[in-house]
Amino acid sequence: MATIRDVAQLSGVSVSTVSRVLNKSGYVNQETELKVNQAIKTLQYEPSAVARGLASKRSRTIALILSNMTNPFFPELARAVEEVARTFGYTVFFGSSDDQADREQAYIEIFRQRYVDGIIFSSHTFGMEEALRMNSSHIPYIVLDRAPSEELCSVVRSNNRAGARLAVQHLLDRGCSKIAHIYGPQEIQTAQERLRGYEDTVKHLSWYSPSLQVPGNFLLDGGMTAAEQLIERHPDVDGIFVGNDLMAVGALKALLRMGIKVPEQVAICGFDGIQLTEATEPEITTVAQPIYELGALATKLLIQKINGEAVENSLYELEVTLIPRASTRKDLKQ
Amino acid sequence: MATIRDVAQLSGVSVSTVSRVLNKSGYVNQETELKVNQAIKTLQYEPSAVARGLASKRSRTIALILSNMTNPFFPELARAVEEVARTFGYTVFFGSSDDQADREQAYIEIFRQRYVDGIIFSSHTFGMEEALRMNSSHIPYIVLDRAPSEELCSVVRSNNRAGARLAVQHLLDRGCSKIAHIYGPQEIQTAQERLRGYEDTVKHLSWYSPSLQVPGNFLLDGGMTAAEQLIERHPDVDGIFVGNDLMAVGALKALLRMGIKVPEQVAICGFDGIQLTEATEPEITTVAQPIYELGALATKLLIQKINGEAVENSLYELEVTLIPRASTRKDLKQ
DNA sequence: AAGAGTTATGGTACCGCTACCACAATGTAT
DNA sequence: ATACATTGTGGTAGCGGTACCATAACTCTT
Repeated sequence: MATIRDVAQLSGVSVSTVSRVLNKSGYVNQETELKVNQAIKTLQYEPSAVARGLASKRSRTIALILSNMTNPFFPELARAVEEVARTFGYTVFFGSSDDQADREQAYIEIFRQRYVDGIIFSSHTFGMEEALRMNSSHIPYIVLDRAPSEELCSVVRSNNRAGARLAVQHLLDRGCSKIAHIYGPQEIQTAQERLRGYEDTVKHLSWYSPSLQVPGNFLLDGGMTAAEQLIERHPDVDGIFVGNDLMAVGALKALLRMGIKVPEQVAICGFDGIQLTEATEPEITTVAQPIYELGALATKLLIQKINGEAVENSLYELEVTLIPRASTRKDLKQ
Repeated sequence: MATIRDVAQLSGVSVSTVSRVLNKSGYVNQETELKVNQAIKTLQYEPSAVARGLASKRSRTIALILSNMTNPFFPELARAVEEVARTFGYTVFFGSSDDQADREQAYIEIFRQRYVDGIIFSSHTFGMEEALRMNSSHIPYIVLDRAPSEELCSVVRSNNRAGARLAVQHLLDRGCSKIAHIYGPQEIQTAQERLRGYEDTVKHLSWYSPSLQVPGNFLLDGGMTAAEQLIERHPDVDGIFVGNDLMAVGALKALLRMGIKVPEQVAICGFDGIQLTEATEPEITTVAQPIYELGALATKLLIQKINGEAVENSLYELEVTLIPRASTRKDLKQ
């Protein structure tokens, strides 16, 4: 492996000059630059990112810490982060915390030792204390989806409450006259917001009753159990807004098993916009989060912070879109 | 941030001694060690992984290059790699090539500049040339799932051919009397192997005809199209072995839309063992790859190579298991 | 008692860059 | 003519570790 000194020697200049060419910083004569680039090519010189990191204190890496990779919208998110990072010359470390605070903490430490320039958190464990600790560590970071506090840090997420309203309104428009909601764990803020959005729209309607709200765990089986429970409790329900897509798929599965026709008897609307909703028969109507955009925005904001461009701590809330599909297509089939 | 010199000063020893304590190498008196550890704690000293990397030429990082994160068994794989790497003290970089050779090449370069200790490839683009180039670069690496050449490098994958035989035999056992196969892109070796496994079992059977083999793209829509094509061509087919789970889900969807009952009229068996097969109604029988084990084994082998423990280049083929589910449950419903 | 091995510690030259300062040769406004 | 930017280049001290060598005290052979 050739070093910067080899390049300097071969091109007959000093290491300073080579460094300037490498970083396009300071003054360099065009001819000199040419000579240097020539030498770089003949020596197949590749600058050592490690040495650079040590000397400059910035590694041009960012880290992505997520709760769990089985989270089905992680791939899209990771893709966005990776792509944006790459175009800005950053490489991505990743770690999963499996929602264990100590694991998350351990990763933060590891990443600090590696001089990562910034961190994106997408993990339920990230709360106030973590935010405070991160703030004192001086490593720029962005929190995705989960929001500890808008004042302490920058948060990127989608407008869950408005999305929930969208979903419920859609079900109403499709003629549903008794709409239930399967909600996610209330420790998770997004689940809370979605529940509120549901309440916003239905609480003043004549048929509304709190017993139309059934808890679920944001997983497939939770959706199934909740749907069964719900049908037992309210056999006349004709629309369900499910708190996330995974549970929506579960609910659909449970309904089909019970011999209930979707959408003819019960319409279903999910939330997230993951691919899975297209895999079922019927396909499931969902409120799609702009997952890629969330990841891309988070990464861009992070890089801005890294570059010292003042990015005030605030909430960046992206809009969601309803994707109507067969699971709510009452108008087609009678 | 405290440095090793600060620790040395506070504990009244030389940096060499601190380094020895840090790395548990060489002789250190117990009392000295205690003093040093004390100083480390009071200073909240964290060794710089970057400086270590520069001085020692090993970064304790490995990289995972994959074709595409939307590949549904990537999460499980990544989880395995991350977990095993973590327990051995390694941190994971990741990059996706989207099956573009130049992107893959670019990543290899980036990772070399970052002194990664080893690379795991799980990308279709990785062929003979890449293997040769990697061999001359002296960076240890493992190829997952795709196999350029068993002699040139270490390959970890599952026994696709045997798995295919398992699937077809299962369909036969369930009473299917005309079994088709939807196969994946033949550039991909695993798709080839699975097709061969199918042929192994059926080619000598009376009903067999090459037109029972229908091409697909390994994606959901490809499975749908292929299933439609197949039913048109052979309306009397009563079993389909689909080359991967994604296409199996697509095939199921298409059959249900055509009003064909699964498994009553047509049984379906997929391949891969991804979660998605549990999301459908009916759930899909599949040949499960030991995805976690594949990732874990690859990582362990890689770390062995990094440590210089002679690992001969060879093929590590893991066994697959059939998971019988409702989509082939002929015996239950008539 | 000399030589060799074990235990314990210190000194320091790197690793391959960047960042800062010094210096010189120009142009150019006063 | 003087002062002062602008352009171009070189020298070198770090960055924070590791790895090798030197040194010394002590124990054990022979």
